[in-house]
Amino acid sequence: MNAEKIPDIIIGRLPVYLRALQRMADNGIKTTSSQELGEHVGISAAQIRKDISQFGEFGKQGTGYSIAYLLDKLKEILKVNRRWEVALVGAGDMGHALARYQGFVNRGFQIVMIFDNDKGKVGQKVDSFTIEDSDKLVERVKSAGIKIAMLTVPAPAAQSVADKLVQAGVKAILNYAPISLNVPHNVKVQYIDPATHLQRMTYYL
Amino acid sequence: MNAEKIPDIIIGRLPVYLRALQRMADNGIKTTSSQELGEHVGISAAQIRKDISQFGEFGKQGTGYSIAYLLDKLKEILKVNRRWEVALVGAGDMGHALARYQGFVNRGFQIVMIFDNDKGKVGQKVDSFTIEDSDKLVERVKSAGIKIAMLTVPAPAAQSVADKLVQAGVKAILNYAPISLNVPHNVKVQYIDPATHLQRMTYYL
DNA sequence: TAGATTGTTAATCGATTAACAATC
DNA sequence: TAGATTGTTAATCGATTAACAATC
Repeated sequence: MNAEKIPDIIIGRLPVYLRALQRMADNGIKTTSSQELGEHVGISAAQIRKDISQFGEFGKQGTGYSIAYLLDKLKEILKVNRRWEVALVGAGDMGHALARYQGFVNRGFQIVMIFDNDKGKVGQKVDSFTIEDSDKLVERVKSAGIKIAMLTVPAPAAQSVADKLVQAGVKAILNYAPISLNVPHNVKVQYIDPATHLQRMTYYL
Repeated sequence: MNAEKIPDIIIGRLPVYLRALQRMADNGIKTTSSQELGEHVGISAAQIRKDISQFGEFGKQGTGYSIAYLLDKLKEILKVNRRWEVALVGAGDMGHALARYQGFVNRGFQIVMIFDNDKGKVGQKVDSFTIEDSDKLVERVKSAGIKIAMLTVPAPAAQSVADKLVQAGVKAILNYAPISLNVPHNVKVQYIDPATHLQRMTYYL
């Protein structure tokens, strides 16, 4: 592993490589090349080689990359060769959909708590989870040592919930609320806002 | 409007500006500066001025930007000063959540059709929509002239649905399936994969 | 061995920032 | 007028691509 700082734009591509490689592995493929992987994910072979080589020499001249080995290495680099516990805040439609989503567990994540500030929802079940009161969020998240949260509350509530998550020690927030969050710079935020994503494409129509 | 090609990375920031400006407008604010807007969205003032100036001179020295005017211009540039009809494919949990999502209409989008390939779901209602058979997708989407689709089917089905959407004339796909899609280069794809977004942050934990 | 493909260097290309004249 | 802030230029910084020696 290289000690120099890796650009965030490279880190952002690794999960895409990981996903494609996992798919190949599931299909029984053992080996791939930067060329082939590049065609799958729409990125140049040169860039893929350059990205991967930031972290070590994982390939072999002439034959390419062992998929199983590269998967292991990428999971290790991204720290997803373990199970991260995740708190979900906001038990609306989107929160319910995420709580039931089957795709997290084999990619390194598990939702373990769900919060909502609606007293009418508190105590209700979502799958196997009981919705907890947002008033308990800081205490519960902090004592469980949870570092990752998903935010599916309405926009007007998002900043104050984010503040509580930060206070509870959360360092990574996946934000579904359509608003830019203000957090300390040692806390990462990723934004998922379908309307924003759509608006990014209409320009070209 | 400038005739030169605008970099996609700039286009990608415009919806973020738009969202922040709309929020300011909703709060009754009339005017802002590149400095202030930058603090809201976490982007430097210089970059915001440069981005906006690609499309015209929308500000005033000394006073900044009229929010209402800049909103109008950004909506016009992004072509969201109208209502785009959207087809949704995949009536699972995520599809249901999107079908009920209130945030599309005032940002330029309206879901008008929902498809699923499960004959058991076809004919059922989601809100005011009746789920239609995926077999009818190409015909229905094409004849309605729909250019935008959201994809919430399982990963193994995503590529073949994308192919049908392309065949039906769709030019923009918001893909929730955790897989890279292969489409002609005149078709845009945006990816929303929560696990990928989370994995992009765990590196820093 | 011959063919294929990596890892890396240097060149190119593109994006961001700093600075400031113009001007409201 | 004095202060503030734009739009734009030039400088800097960073990312991507092309090319190829090394080597499996």
